[in-house]
Amino acid sequence: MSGHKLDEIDRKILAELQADGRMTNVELAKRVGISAPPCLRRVRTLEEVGYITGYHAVVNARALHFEVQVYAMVGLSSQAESDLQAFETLCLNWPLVRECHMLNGEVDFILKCVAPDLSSFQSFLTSELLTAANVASVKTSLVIRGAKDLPGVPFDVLEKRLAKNS
Amino acid sequence: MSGHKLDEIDRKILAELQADGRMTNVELAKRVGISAPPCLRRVRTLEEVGYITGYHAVVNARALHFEVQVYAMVGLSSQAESDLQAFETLCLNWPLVRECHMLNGEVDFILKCVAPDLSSFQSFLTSELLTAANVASVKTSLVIRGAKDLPGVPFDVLEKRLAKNS
DNA sequence: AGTGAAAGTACAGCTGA
DNA sequence: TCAGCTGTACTTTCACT
Repeated sequence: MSGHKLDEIDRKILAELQADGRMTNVELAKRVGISAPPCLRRVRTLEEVGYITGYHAVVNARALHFEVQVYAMVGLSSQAESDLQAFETLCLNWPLVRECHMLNGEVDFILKCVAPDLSSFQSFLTSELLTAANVASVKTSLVIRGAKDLPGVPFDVLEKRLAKNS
Repeated sequence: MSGHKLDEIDRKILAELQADGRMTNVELAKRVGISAPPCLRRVRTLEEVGYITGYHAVVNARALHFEVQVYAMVGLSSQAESDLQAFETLCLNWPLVRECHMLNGEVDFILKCVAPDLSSFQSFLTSELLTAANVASVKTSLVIRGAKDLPGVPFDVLEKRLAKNS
């Protein structure tokens, strides 16, 4: 993957599939300006080499009665590597935790959680997260509303940078 | 959408497409145990009615030289609704800001940002975010590493709840 | 079930080191 | 000349009625 160089068409493919991951290959080929077979080969290569790591439908959490989204800031007692990994493993096994990122600064981890309602989140918080080994502090913030939620990277920024450096 | 009831097959479809959004319709139909034509009708309906709001390829940000991920906690001076909306509009126009959620508690917004490197994030921070109208405080945390990053909702939790309530 | 379109394959031609 | 990519032609599979 490190040895693989992207050209402008590859970047267009990535941008298009990031915007619409279920686009047909012929539509994609038309948009990026090549014919379908080479376009499909490029997509396969981008997948194999790791530029594309998956495709997901975005499902409406509210409609499925997951009404609550919470960010949890977690501080640990020990920041030894083995203890960090132990906490990450816990997170992987908690289905309500959708994202877990290790941070610098005062807080060690930020978790993005979903739950059907406040009470089921509270029971997760008190009986799972707060009682987990090595957890020193948890600060939670409810999401009131979402204003923006885009996946991945801004390709317009990428293209501008490439234009400058050429 | 409120009037639409999901059955078990619909939920399976959502779970499968959340896991692999580029699956062909025949593969999807096989997995959920029905034939292809009704499966496709169900998918179209789920899209139209708003259970599925989009499909995205997951692109590898690191490989595209977006090396830096940052969470920014933003406090505003005024929480009047018009001022909240003004800030949300700003966020929509900042390409480096990928997510913007309004929170309860001491902090007003959490932003998830990406950038090619630390210096370009710093220049965004100092010349855009910190100087924006109504912004009172910004606390940033660099993502050291990601441990978990799943989209959407945990369907196993959903199914367990439905089993209980029946 | 059946039609029309898309995915995927094989092969030959073009282009640049 | 050779590697790599492209497009045309063709078969198989899928989408859609």
